[in-house]
Amino acid sequence: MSEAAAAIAPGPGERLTMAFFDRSVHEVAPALIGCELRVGEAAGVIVETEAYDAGDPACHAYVGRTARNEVLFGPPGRAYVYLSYGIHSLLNAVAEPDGSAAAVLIRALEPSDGIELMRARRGRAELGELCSGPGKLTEALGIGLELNGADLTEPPFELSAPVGEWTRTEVVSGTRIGITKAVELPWRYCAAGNRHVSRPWPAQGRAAA
DNA sequence: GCCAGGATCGTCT
DNA sequence: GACGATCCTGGCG
Repeated sequence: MSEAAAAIAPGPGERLTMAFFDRSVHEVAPALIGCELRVGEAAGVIVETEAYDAGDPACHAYVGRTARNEVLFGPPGRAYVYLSYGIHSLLNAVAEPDGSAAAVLIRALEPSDGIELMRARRGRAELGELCSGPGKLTEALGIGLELNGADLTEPPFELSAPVGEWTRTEVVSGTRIGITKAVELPWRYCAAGNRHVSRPWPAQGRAAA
């Protein structure tokens, strides 16, 4: 394949680059499923994401450019981190070219490394309680507001393409969670049958095709 | 096991 | 002055 195509779709275990994010958020969101996100010693495989684009009433960028959502309008591959309900930091990956506001919310990970560190940070022992939610995984990985605007392709982040079984993971889509606007849009993606998603799939029984 | 309610604060009206 | 891309706890069955 061409060099450009290789950058968009890196081989198993290879680091993701800015080119990976420099396309439609609706391509990036499902493509992130199975990728490993690492911050220092803690790491997990992405098993649930949601897409938000500029024409979407539920997207922070929908109201136009403000001090808070500035990062969304910037170059792809950056982290957009913001505070939700005054308590939780939520992590998004900015997608689409510079000037176009879109991002992928990382909703859940399956812990893969640094489990004990995550348990200590979370104050919980159960594996399924470490990263099964957008606010949980940022706490487990130690991601805070200070990382807003940071480059996801550079330290402290390390984002790599799926390996092993994850390269064959089936991605299913459904409606998004926890929002009050545009709830009907089917822009939530997750690894079929995964036990670490933030909430059971609405139609778990017929998710597999 | 399920559900209702509270915590907590930056951002925008 | 109200609200939100959430999480946890306690109460009840």
